[in-house]
Amino acid sequence: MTNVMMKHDDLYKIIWMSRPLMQAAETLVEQGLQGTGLTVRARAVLEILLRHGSLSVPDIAVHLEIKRQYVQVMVNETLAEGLTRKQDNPRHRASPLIALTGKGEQLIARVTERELEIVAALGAELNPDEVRTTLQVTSALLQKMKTAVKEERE
Amino acid sequence: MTNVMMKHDDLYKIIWMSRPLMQAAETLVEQGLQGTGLTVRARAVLEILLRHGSLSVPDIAVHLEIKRQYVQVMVNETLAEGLTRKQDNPRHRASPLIALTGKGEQLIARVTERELEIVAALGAELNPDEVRTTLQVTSALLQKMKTAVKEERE
DNA sequence: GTCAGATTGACATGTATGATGTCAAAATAT
DNA sequence: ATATTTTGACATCATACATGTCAATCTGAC
Repeated sequence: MTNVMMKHDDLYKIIWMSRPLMQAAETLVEQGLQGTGLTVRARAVLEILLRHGSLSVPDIAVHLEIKRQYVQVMVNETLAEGLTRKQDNPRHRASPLIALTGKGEQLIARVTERELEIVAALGAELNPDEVRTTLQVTSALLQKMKTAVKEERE
Repeated sequence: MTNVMMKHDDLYKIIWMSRPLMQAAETLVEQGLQGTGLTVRARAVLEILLRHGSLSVPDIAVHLEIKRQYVQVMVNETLAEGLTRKQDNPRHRASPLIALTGKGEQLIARVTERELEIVAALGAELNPDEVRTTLQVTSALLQKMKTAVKEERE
């Protein structure tokens, strides 16, 4: 078998591994959320706000790549629990910025810290250079797949 | 920043990339299925049968890691369309083996061949050694995550 | 400034992919 | 032989979104 054929086979396996990988990851996240009262979707909102600062609902939807209508539901949950609050939006008076409250910020900071610890444990035996290579390859692959999807749609 | 911290950060990114990766992959698969009349779930059943030969419904469920009740629905679809047929199961008379028909085998062979072509195009610029490394790292990561999930449950 | 078109929150409804529960028939284990 | 398990079949539920619509508000071109 040629090297090139093996590469395609490897790529095929990598692609089909993305689903079990994601499922395992999300199950781990769920377990990490036990006791925090957070849902996975609330966690997603808080993390975006932690990383990017205050954003409007449509902005969050762009980051999460899901529809604003669904983000609205998620955000309303976090507002109800006092994890976020509305701020005036200078760019659009009817669309407030959603900001983390102190409570929300502490919570999401604790959660992501804990997740990083778990990741550290998972990666204990992995070679840093190989991990770096993996990140580069999967990033490139994702880019190419997104482009391919767009092209087919035209 | 130390090498080790960078590794954890890379790993974290890889893990969170699994969802967009999977979504892009599944969108591509859907596009490849256009015109075949196949649904994504019917395709999954046919592919398992192509790779592992005739299997009972519960066997397929083990491979797909979903509940047998749902697999039953998927299999019934493929039976109705003449893509699979029931065979006597020597190990369990009430649970027939599901086998590909000629029609089903041709169809799934064509579909997977086409998918491999798309993968080949995607991977054109990727280094085979790096792809190999990526497969090894993601496989190891998946293993570790599954183990971690099990351990937390105990 | 005004008016057409876009953006937004809110709400209702639809859909895909499963999980879960239950039952009766059949098979298997003891 | 009988207790236990497996299986197909069917019904119900849950989650994670997408889609459609409306009224309010905003923006941009004139």
